[in-house]
Amino acid sequence: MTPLAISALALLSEHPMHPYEMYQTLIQRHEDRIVKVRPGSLYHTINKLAELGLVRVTGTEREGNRPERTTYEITEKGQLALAERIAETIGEPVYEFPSFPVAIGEAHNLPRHTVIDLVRRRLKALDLQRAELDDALAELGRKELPRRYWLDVSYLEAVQGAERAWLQGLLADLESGELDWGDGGSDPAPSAPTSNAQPSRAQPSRAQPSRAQTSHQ
Amino acid sequence: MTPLAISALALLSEHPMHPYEMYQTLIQRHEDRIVKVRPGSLYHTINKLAELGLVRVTGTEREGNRPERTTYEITEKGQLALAERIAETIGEPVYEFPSFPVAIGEAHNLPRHTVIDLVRRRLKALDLQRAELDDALAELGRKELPRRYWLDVSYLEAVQGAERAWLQGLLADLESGELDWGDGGSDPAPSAPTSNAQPSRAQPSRAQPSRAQTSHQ
DNA sequence: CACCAAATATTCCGCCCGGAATAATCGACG
DNA sequence: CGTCGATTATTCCGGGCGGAATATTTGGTG
Repeated sequence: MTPLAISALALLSEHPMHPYEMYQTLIQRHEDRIVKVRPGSLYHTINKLAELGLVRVTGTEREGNRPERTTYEITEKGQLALAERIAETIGEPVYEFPSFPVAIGEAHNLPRHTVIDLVRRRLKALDLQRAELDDALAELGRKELPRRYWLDVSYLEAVQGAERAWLQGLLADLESGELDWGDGGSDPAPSAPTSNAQPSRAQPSRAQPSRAQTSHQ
Repeated sequence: MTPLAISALALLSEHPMHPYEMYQTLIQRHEDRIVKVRPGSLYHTINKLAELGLVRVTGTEREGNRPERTTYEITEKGQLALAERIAETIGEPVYEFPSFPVAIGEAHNLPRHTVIDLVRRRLKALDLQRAELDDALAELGRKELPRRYWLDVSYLEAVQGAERAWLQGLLADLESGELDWGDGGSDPAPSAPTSNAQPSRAQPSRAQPSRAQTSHQ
């Protein structure tokens, strides 16, 4: 059950709708910033939910000569599945393999000055995004929409802030030469300065995962 | 070009290999924590890279009567594409629609006590993950592997830390009643206490995305 | 009032990815 | 020295998702 399925179920949990209305609603509420929503995928998703018995057709009407709209409603089973899926997604973290960590893990293939430039670019873009998030939050605050409805935005802002901070640290270390880059930047430069060979990663050897709870900021 | 394609190219940039050796190498280096790597996808990826002319077959040998191994090497074009793709991924942030924000955005569909429980669960799991990350970092430090080779782990730890902090804040506000949940928890409870209807999200109205750079911690 | 762009509402095709199947060989153990 | 399970190495098939196509209607503009 994909994120889009969750959103769709949640919408039907408000009141019965036809797929296109879901689409419009999601766009108009700017939920497309949180869930990836394509018309095609939406119809597929609804179909699958219907097969699973989580939603059911409540009628098909035709207005004028437009393509006929099929309206759906959520079922008992659907309500349960929705709650279940939300709970699962919150309760057990699942790593979803974003691509930035991969790229940053391979950044050593690029020369230092390039990476400095790229990190600067990313920071600039993130600053823009933050401005948009802030605007959204300000607007939400002005509407006095209760906070429980914009937890997602708040979360994104927090995580994004951490990324910016980390990038700033990286940038500083790259510029100061504090961070050894295998060039003549600083420190004991190894024998082969611009080698491509990557040493094999260490194996954490299944060590005891014990001291949780030690807050380190 | 997917993250796996980046990793594959990066491996071939070390030396020519057959797909299965890439697979082994990735596993043994624990890169499967950063990139999603399935045997099937790997072969598909290599094939596509070959079609694109980013890698080329360097030979096929057969040892004993095993299925014959096809060895690949990276091409000139491949080297360029690799650098280009890494740069792109670092330089321009792309939102990849993780599912947790969706779920947290729909958490208001669950009763407060359930959400409290779920957030506690997630925190516990994240603490375990942090322990593993710390172990990995400790091991890497012991091996004296230069920091530029584990930037990815460092990044993950930073972002994960922010998530934990945010969750702790949320948990506190849920427990204290500080956060209005539409139940009788606190504050001016609206007319329909356990309504399902979600108010439409505010529209940031394309506001001027201007003041970047205003550091607010 | 003619016409073109945008909105309405949905279907369809093709690619991509993951899980499972295949198939041979090596090592270990009795 | 037979055989069972793990390792080696790859292929294949099916489902899901995204982009584009389709077909009609509304609204705005000269």
